[in-house]
Amino acid sequence: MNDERPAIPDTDPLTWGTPEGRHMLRLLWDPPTPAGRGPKQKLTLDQVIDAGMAVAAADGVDKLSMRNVAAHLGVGAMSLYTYVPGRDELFELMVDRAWAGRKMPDRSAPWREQVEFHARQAWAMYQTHPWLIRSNLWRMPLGPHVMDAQEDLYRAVTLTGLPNHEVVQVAGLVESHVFGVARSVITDTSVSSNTGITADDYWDSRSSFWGTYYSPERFPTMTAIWESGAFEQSVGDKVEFGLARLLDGVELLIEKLASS
Amino acid sequence: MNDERPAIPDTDPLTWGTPEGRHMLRLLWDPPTPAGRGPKQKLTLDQVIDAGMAVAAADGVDKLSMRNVAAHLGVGAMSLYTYVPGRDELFELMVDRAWAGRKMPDRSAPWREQVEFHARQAWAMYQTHPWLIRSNLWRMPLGPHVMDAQEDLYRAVTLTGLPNHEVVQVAGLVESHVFGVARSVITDTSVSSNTGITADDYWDSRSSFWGTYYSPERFPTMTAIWESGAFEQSVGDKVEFGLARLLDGVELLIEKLASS
DNA sequence: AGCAACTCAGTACGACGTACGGAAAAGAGA
DNA sequence: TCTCTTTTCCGTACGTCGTACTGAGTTGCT
Repeated sequence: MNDERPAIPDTDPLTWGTPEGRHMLRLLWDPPTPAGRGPKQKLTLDQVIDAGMAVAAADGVDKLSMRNVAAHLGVGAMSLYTYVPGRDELFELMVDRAWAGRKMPDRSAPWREQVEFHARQAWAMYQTHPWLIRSNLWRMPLGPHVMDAQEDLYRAVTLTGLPNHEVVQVAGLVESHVFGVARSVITDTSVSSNTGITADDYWDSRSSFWGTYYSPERFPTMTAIWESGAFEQSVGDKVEFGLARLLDGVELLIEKLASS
Repeated sequence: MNDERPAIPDTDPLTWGTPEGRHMLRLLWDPPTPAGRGPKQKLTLDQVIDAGMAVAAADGVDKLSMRNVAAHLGVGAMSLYTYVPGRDELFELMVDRAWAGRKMPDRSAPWREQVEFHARQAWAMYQTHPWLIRSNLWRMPLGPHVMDAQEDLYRAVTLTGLPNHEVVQVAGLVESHVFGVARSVITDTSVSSNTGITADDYWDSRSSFWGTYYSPERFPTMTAIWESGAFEQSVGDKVEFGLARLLDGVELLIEKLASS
């Protein structure tokens, strides 16, 4: 519990093992251990992470630069490096922090309700932190909050009685579905892209597209769907529909398993 | 058919309407129209796109810079801007080109086979061009090949007889599922991240994680799954399993619709 | 008091996208 | 053929980025 900080066995303290490795894990799992010898820190790790999330929320993830975060905190850019090994690592910490907001389902509920609860929590998370959809592209951080949520999702899916390898599949399917919907929704509505293309510009290009290049003969199905208005639907529906189809399929699998 | 090129009605030729708009659409949908008045071009648009794909394939999408692509072609960096409005636009052209490789299913097959065919084509596409998983983050280009594939997928799903808005959902579900699997697989296996972190380094950090921070008491389900070896499974299985569950759910929906 | 450890931050380097402008090449009209 | 206009190619340069290096100042331990 009260272990001394400086001792990292068998690693050169200069390079801290692989900085992306042990150092990062310590930041994710250990308390930040406020200070050792030198002057008091002006900030805390949490403040840095908060500032990063604030910048990402306000100006978009493309503006998440060390200089911007530092300016938001009123410190020099290089000072951040005493809290965080680098930009990517700061982002990983932000991701784990975002996952911290996910609530866990009631364990006494049937498995399907629990899994649906997880899916809706994931959906809420992507809505609260849209910059997250840029994250899973990089690797998933091995942070405690990410793993807690994942563990509980696996636990819920295990209630189905399916064999382990199918539990993994189903859990991945659920997360992936929510992520997919979030991705399509957010890239449609938000400004999109790092160049300053406003949503208006994008719509202009779309409309000139319909008049100039789109031909109903080439795209008959899309045309029919468009004219029926079926392309516009609430995003909540998108999540729920896919989830329902998916879990229907899982239930079918359970039945098949039970009757064999 | 043989319209003259220079006339872009009611737009200032200096800004070309919104360059991200009309100009981009022309590049995607029109032949590049080799030349007008000045000196012959050293390259073709196709060569530029090919070079971009070569760089992305060889060094990863993070190394896809104008300077790198230009160097790969033996020209100056700024020369590329006579072929392509900018980096993001080059990327969009690359995306549409990747979609061009997708084959269409046999229209006489049952709907489920046709949809499965589309899913497997998408999967093959992500394997051939792993840099694509970085793309859908930005917006989906309104390119002809993207739209052809999408149109045909919609057509196939329409064969289910489901109402239009559910056709849209199902099609999105299929694409999103394949993308999700591709994302998780590729970020696991490939080098990941723009900093030069090798897969070895990543594994080092993982192994030091298991020893230091992971506790089986906190993550009992994951531990059980891990020990059963169920975390390792072929990626092909991942695609097929989710697809089967998903389409089972869709079939159930069709039956419900038919019996009402 | 002296030393060692640590924080903060200025400067600088190499990469990036791309605006600008100039030199050279090619067709069009005289 | 001589010009004029258009277009290509590309060197230079600006602003941004991540971050290595360095050093000055601050704190606690001995």
